[in-house]
Amino acid sequence: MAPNKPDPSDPPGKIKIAEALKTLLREKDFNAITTADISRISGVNEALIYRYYKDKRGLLHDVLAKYLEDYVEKMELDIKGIKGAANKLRKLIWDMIYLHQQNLVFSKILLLEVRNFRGYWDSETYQIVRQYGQTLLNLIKEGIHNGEFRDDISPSHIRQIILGAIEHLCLPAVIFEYKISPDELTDDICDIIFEGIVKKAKNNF
Amino acid sequence: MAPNKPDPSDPPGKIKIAEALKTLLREKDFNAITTADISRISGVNEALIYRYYKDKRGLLHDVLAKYLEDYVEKMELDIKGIKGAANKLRKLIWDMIYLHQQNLVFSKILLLEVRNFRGYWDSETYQIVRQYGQTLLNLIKEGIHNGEFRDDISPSHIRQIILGAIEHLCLPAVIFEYKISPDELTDDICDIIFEGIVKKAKNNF
DNA sequence: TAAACTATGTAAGTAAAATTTACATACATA
DNA sequence: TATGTATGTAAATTTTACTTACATAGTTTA
Repeated sequence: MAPNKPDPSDPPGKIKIAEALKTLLREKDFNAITTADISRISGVNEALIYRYYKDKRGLLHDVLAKYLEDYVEKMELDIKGIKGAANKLRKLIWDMIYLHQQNLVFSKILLLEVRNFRGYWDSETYQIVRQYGQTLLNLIKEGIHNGEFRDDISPSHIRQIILGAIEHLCLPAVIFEYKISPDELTDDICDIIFEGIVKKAKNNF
Repeated sequence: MAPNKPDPSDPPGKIKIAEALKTLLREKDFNAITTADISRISGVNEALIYRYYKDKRGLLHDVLAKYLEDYVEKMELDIKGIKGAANKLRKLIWDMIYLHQQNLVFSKILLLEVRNFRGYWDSETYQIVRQYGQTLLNLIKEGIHNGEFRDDISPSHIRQIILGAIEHLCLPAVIFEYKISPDELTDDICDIIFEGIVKKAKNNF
């Protein structure tokens, strides 16, 4: 999961550009990164960026999309064989925290760099995020229908609270550059959320 | 709380500039707003922005700071007379959601526009956010010490989860421009979080 | 009262950066 | 062989944040 391999069918220049942006994002804000920087680090001409990507933002969106595609493809399989909506949800929470922990650049782009741009919310990249959100939502609904979760709270609110919890626990780590423990954070989120969501019966996980 | 009055001791040009930015933020991303736009809407010369504010970002930070100062000043008083950490926490959650709901511009700046800029995290404006966070944290610790909340989850993780929940419930409303109900959202957050935090004993709020 | 200072404001310039245009080369294919 | 297409570059263009140098009115001070 970690290194986020480039697509080998892409032309070398295109790959070099995307890799250069990722390298630069480790040190700088997207806004502080110039196309000249990207050109310098990638070793290709500035104009090539615009041949392969719509613009600087389009490049950013494409880089994020690749991370997301890789994960969304994997997630369905990841919860196969796990019994119960709560246990599956826990696994997906762990997965996402792990993804943030392993890929600081992914984390920075998703949490800090795309949301301030209006076009993002109409982009294909955001559609992948929605697809991820939809899977979470279905899982929560499944848990409600089979009686694992209480049915008096809006499923989409539950989802938003879970997503917000994940992000706000990962955010300080991105900003202030310290390592987080996916195990520990998952436990804390699930302790809090589940004992609120899960019906009565103590200790069923 | 809603209209966020400008400081009358500020010179007229300074006020006009800040108000112009707020007006423009209702329609555009911060990055898409030019100093020429601000000059045109405010009716003052472009160079005046730089007399009163360090730069375009400094102006943004100042506008956010004013919203935050107003609220942080008010919050201590707001929970006076409320009994119990859980009830106080609920009030502060409601307050923040209400602030988001009443001030779309505040919401946009805090959730979307400042975090992508590294300097924000060293700014005085962020110090006000930290002060707010500290008050929440103290309240959670108070609840743990007096036995209202369980003591096996890190207080700062509890705080992050609450803050994340608030933000992720308000975020879609900011992006897709629909109204939220502070009452309803507060209920959902507290239902979930408290039944996880609060020790056993059903229905103590 | 005059001089000097300070706060408020403006017009015109500068420099950096994103994006475009026009051109070049290599390779595949008809 | 000729034509098109993928990959790449150098040099212009335009937008925009920010600076500099100047102007005026009011206030303090000598």
